[in-house]
Amino acid sequence: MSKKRNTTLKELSKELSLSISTVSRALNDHPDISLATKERVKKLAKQMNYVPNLFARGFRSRETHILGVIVPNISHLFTSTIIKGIIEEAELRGYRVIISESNNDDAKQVEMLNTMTQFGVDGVLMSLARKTKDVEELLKVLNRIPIVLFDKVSSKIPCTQVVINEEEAAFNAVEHLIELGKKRIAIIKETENSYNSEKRFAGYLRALNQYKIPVRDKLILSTEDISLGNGRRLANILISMKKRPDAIFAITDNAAIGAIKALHKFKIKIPDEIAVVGFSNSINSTIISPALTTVDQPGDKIGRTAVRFLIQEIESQPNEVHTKTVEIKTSLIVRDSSLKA
Amino acid sequence: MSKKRNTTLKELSKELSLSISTVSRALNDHPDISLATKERVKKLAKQMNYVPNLFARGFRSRETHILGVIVPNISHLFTSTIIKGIIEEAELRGYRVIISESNNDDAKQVEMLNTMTQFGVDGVLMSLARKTKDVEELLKVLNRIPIVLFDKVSSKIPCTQVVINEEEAAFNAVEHLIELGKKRIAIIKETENSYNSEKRFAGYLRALNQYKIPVRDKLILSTEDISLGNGRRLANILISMKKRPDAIFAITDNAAIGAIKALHKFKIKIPDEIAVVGFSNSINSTIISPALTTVDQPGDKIGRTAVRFLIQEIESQPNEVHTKTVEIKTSLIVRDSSLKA
DNA sequence: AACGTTTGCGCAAACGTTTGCAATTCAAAC
DNA sequence: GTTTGAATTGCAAACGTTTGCGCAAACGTT
Repeated sequence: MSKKRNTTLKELSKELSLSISTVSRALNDHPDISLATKERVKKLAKQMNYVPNLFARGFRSRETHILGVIVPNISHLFTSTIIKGIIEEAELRGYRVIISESNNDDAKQVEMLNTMTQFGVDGVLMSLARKTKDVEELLKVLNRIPIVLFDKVSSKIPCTQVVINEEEAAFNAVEHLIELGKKRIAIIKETENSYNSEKRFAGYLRALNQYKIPVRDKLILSTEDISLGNGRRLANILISMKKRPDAIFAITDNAAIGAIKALHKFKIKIPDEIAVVGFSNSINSTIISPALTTVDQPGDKIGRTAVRFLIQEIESQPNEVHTKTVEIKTSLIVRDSSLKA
Repeated sequence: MSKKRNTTLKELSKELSLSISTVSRALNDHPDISLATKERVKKLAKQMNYVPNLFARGFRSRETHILGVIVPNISHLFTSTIIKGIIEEAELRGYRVIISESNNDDAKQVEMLNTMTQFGVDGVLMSLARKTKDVEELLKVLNRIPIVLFDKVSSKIPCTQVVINEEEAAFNAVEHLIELGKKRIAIIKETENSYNSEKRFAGYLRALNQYKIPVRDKLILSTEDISLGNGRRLANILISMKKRPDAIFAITDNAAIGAIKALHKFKIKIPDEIAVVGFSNSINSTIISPALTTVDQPGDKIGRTAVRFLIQEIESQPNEVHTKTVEIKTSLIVRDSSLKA
């Protein structure tokens, strides 16, 4: 099925007995063109259903008005919420969005980035693959087009980064548990020193320190893959201790839900015996019972903010360097899993 | 930040003392070019990091190798899973994907479609907005570029459609309830005569008829927006009946979960007093307790299949008409919400 | 009346690629 | 020695748009 050709400037110009350039300028509201001509041109353009060939335009001006997005996995609610924000904000500003997945694969991530630049995107929004070691390659691309990182970021990459206030959010979550009277607060985090996990762990430590609660190594559990299954597994370890914790702060809703499932199995009362707090405010957190206390991350806002900064860079002067880190505020949603009866 | 220019054919040709056309043909493995030249060219191309300017190419050949995707809402798990499949299959075949959301807005949907064609996409994959009345406009576009519908489709639009075997899936779900010994099976469906809802309702009716179970109007409940909240609301109505149903088939996991929450509140035993079956196999269905019996829709496969058909149309002869409807098989996942103790 | 200025428009080049056709070379065939 | 034909390669046009520059006419100023 071949595409029908669209009306072109040439056809319009022939019809109007004007030059192509005049028609082009008329449509672009160039000051050199008289009002009368502009109106004549625009009228016919509408009538003949003229639409500029964006390829020809982008080809010439070297601007595609396309943004590239690379995420580890699009089908995580948080990710797709961010993407929703990205798409909306981009369209609002006249940009389209091309999306790719890295599947947490370092090599693929670089490949995507390359084909995107080859494709001519004006800029790239990216959430890094879990273990991104090959920063070298990323830096190469960075010299060619603007990049903004969001969510999964890295301090090794000098560019604008949009994140949530991970540390503070974690601090607030743990503080909330402390205010509940909990003293033995366990944490379930990631083994990998991912940006997010590190920050949240730092928040956990700061809260304990600030409230003079001893940090117990036994209560600090890590897992490679912070999933529901592993949350359950680690919770089982906690449950089997001679002296159980009285609260669990899981770095992820899924892990928290896994923990709740484990606690259920042992008929441990939530939150009286052990309170649970997660992180993300995924839909699941309201499905599980008891409903999970968690940190709400405004994905939509993250996406929109990232787009705004990216476009700003795209439209700014050539060799400016942008390395701002923007923190989006989160809020703690308190639900039954940490509510005094 | 301006983009650095890429190496062009001209530069290569100058370096090699060859003509641009020879270089172009050498890179494209044209039979006219000698092996020796090809190798020389390719070597330098790699060395100089040459990448073809896709815009110039697309501009000339009128092929962009971009597919457009329009969905009502990207941040539904089922949708993002389909999109995951779409992206993967498309990339496998050398296409990129541009995504837009219609937000279930009829007008916006048409607008998106138009800007996408204006943009020069080679084809469009689309899941229709909830109430798509303005079929006229869609048909216009249909004449210009290939479109494949998926998930939310409409028989009024003559094009290839990829759907799940809605009717059969619903039949199987209800049959399963019947085999469990249930006789008074309620259904929670959509008011809107959406394609999906209608088909599932048809499956429900066929199952009852086939097993000679009377269809009771009172047990057929509809809602405009098939959400968790409305599932709960309608379940409350069912619960308040003098003669309660002994099973609920909700057309959506969310509604089913709402129903389960309602049943919980009244301490009704699931599945002994009332069994519940949903539709989608969303993550939530394993989070809720009891775990929800539901229909698994292979989103990934739907996406991949849709892409395959679309590309086939794109690459086929101009005026062929494609109106095939492809059904993707689903499977019933039986969990505790309909399991005999 | 002569000159500068503004207004409105057209010419033509440029962006990087592909491709039909012409041109060249060279060897084999006559 | 000329012709033929295959094998390589180059020329140039085309795709649709934007834009610097030039040009003519109209206008305003001395």
